Amino acid sequence: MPDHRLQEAIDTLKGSGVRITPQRHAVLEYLLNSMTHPTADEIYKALESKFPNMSVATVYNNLRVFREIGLVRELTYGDSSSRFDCNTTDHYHIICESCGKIVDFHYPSLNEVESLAEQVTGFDVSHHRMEVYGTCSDCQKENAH
Amino acid sequence: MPDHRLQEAIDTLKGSGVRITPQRHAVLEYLLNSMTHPTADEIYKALESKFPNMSVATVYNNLRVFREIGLVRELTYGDSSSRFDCNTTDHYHIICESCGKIVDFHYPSLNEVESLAEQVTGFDVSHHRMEVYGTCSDCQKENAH
DNA sequence: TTATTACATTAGAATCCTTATAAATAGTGT
DNA sequence: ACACTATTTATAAGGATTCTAATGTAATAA
Repeated sequence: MPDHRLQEAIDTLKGSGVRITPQRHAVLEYLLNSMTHPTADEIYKALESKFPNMSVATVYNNLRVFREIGLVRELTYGDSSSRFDCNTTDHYHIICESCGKIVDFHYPSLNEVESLAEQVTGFDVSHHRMEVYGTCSDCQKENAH
Repeated sequence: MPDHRLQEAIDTLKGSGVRITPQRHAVLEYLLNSMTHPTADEIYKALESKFPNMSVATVYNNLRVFREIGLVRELTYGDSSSRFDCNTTDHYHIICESCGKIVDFHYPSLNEVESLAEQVTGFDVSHHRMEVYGTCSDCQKENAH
């Protein structure tokens, strides 16, 4: 569906001297089409049928390349494995403590916080991170039983 | 120093039917006194001299108990291991991307964000988390060379 | 006190996620 | 098509955390 996003991403990669291999293309395409925030292993399993010989290291390698170029963000939540998000527009996440679901939500970026932190601490601020935790409506219903 | 906090925590544990063993007491005390946000391994190493036979599993077990009771919060930053924080006072963290230093800073709690997220997503919000990342003044000087 | 029970600790193995290695493979620009 | 070099692959290695089974210890009841 977002063919233009895929093409843009490929152009960005090429512009940085990154080769477009079939595996790389597939990982990128999967990430762009997925609304969830998949783990490396989920991506690996999803592409297993298409690339039976692909190594899990390839998935990690490509995710690292995408992250370094700025195409994806790596999210480290409480659970064991990292999740990858290719939605680079400014948004935050709310995470269900019961089922682990991650939902996007938008909020004006907290620039004030960054500038205040900079003044108070003397840091040179690069970015910030914020998440909200709670129980999603599905799990609220579950728990009601 | 915060003997009352330690005593309160112990009372909370006892109230939940958790036994106070020497190792458990030591882990709890260390966490309450530490201004940094130690990893399990840091706690393990810090208590090594006092408890030469303590297993690293004991540290993990106790941290899990404390977390389940709500005495500490587990924080996962980008790096490999979790950090543990006695989540009592409201404050945020700013983290140096160069040396890993974690500095506290205060900011009015982002209640608006929580309530907006609640409305938009239908979650029942329990808490949020925010950190600012950047380069501390020491590392800025280093880099200037 | 003694026996019983349930909870804790220990040491080490096991597991999971991620990265490193080295050889083979395959894009890309010319 | 060639040469150059990035990439993939399979596997090993690494680190963090959890599991297991045996042992130890605190609380409780008889």
